[in-house]
Amino acid sequence: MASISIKDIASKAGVSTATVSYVLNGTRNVRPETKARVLQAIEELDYKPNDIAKSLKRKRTDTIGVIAEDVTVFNTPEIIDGINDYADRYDLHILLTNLRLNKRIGKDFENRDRYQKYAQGAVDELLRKQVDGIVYIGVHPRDLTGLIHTHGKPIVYTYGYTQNDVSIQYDDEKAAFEATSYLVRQGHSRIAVISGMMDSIPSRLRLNGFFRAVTEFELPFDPGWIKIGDWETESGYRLTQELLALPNPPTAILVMNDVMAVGVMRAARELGVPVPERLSVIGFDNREFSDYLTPRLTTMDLPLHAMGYASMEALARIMRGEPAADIAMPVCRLVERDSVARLAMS
Amino acid sequence: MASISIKDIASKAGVSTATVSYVLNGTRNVRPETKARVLQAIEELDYKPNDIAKSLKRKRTDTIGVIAEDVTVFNTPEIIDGINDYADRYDLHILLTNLRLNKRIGKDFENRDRYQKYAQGAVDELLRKQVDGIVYIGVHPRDLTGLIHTHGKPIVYTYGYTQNDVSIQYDDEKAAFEATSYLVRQGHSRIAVISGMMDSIPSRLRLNGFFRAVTEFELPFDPGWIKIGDWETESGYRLTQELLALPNPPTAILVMNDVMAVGVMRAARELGVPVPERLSVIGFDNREFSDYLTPRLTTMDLPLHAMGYASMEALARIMRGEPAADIAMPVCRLVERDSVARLAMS
DNA sequence: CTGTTAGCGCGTTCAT
DNA sequence: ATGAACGCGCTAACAG
Repeated sequence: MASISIKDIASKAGVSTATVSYVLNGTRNVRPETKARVLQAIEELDYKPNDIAKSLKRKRTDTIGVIAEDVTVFNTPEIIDGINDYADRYDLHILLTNLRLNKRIGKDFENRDRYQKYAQGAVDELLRKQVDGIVYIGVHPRDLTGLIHTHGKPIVYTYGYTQNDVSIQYDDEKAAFEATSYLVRQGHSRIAVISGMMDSIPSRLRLNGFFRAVTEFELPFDPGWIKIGDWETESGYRLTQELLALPNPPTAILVMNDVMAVGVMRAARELGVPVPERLSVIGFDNREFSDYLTPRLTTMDLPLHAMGYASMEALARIMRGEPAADIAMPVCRLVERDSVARLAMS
Repeated sequence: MASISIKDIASKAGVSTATVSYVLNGTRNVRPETKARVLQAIEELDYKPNDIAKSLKRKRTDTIGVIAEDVTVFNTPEIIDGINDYADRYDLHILLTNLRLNKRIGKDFENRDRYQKYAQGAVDELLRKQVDGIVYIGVHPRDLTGLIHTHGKPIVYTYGYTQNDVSIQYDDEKAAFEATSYLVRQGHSRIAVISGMMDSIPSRLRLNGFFRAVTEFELPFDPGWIKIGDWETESGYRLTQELLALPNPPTAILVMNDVMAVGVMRAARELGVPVPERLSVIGFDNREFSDYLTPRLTTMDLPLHAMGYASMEALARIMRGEPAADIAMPVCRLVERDSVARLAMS
């Protein structure tokens, strides 16, 4: 079944293919009555335009290649959703590549070569498909500089940092500052931190935000209140035991992800320290499960949707040759639930 | 910058474009030394083939359109991952459309017209992009028959049911049967059910599986042990209160999703009924949070990855003109954790 | 068997 | 409003 083309429409309507094209795209004026004839022919033959042919000539596909390091990691779907939100508004399409990094290389991100070939291969395929631009979504924030070559095609990275290309991240420093400020407003001053690993950029930025709050609010500070975790539940559990064994234990812990916060709450429960009455806990990420914990976890929500959207905005600007550096950095938002107690100011 | 084409390669290598094409695709024999010249020219000019032009001629894009009703719903990323897994193996690409139904229409699935236009619009766009086939991923299992017209393009639905098209679902009946069998093996006989809403196909199938187990294992049966929930936590909470107030309360509850199981465990805790010692709970879905509950929830894992993969397999068969009906139905798998107690057989 | 010529796929767009 | 070239690669037909 040869599908009907613009030619069929042209002959049926008794006009040239050029005219049909003009009607289709509104590229030029067409006398109303011929236009009507064309429209009717399109209707009767149930004509469906072929975007492939169009793209070939226009040298534009209106398609953005999205490379996700792993769609099954919690941050990715919401970022994709933000990308789609933008794409819908501007009639763009998404060619999705899923690197499946978690399944292929696990957590072995030390070895960059190990996944660089996947990333570069994905880019090459997208380039062959003539995407107009590329968005790269990492699985955890790290330096992605020079990971891939796009041969001049615009690219924006998100959930990762870069030196020379545009990358969209949320404001880690501010988030930690605000989380700490919130604890202060609730009357806390002996505030501990369980951070992620120190080779992580977010860990360092958040620590900066925390220290800025310590300074600004003139909080007491004890180096023993800063603990370095590894993002996993077990480390939250162990470090909380250490913190609660201190002669002068904190009344609140700022935990740099919700997964470790689970360990914090488990340790507190086992030690008979009620949360939030004697220990307040504030997490990071607003993972789905944080709402199902007991007590429900207060945590910083990541602006994932906004990051996806902003990535597309940045990409669009780059494609238009405009600067993209001034796009506002998405900010985190505190989700107040039940794991932080208001302390009587004494 | 005019990108280099097959012509540039041809002239640089001193051959015709046909020869270059033959080298590129291995479509015909080329003398090794000319082949080498071509390859070298490709290398030197850093030539990147244009798949758009290729697709136009071949009338094949090696691209599958995937329509997700909502990528932020828990089932979707894993299904997409399964689709990608298949696509990687067979050099297919994925054009993703995200209907964003949750954000656009909430839970208003009664009103089919409300979202049908989004679905149909997505299909039309994909068709214009000349995808070779379509996979449609629902957000909850319901009858999707006739939702969209694909004008003869192959389509497979998953996470939903259809009458005339191929759809891939997991085996709900079997899953419920096995969950119940597991409880029986652990020594339970007074088993209650908190189902989802009764207009839901999975609810009915699972109830069938449960009843088959009741019959097969000759379990005592009390109609008061069958409760109809609405998939939300609150209903699990309320119905568990009812169940535990019964003169002859169950020792175990089969709950048709993990979200309601949270309510079950909450009610039990408040009533001072320890889980699993006095009440065993088994959930459905293996949501991420189920592993963070206290106690960790035993639940049925959904074969989402396998469903995505099977959808692509089915699609490939249809595209080859083969029957796809005999593709094995993916099965659920019990994730044994800590919410079910082994009862002493008495 | 190896290589070339030329038309084609389906719309777009410029010159007429 | 139209004819025809064009985008880029594929492939049938043909030649050596």
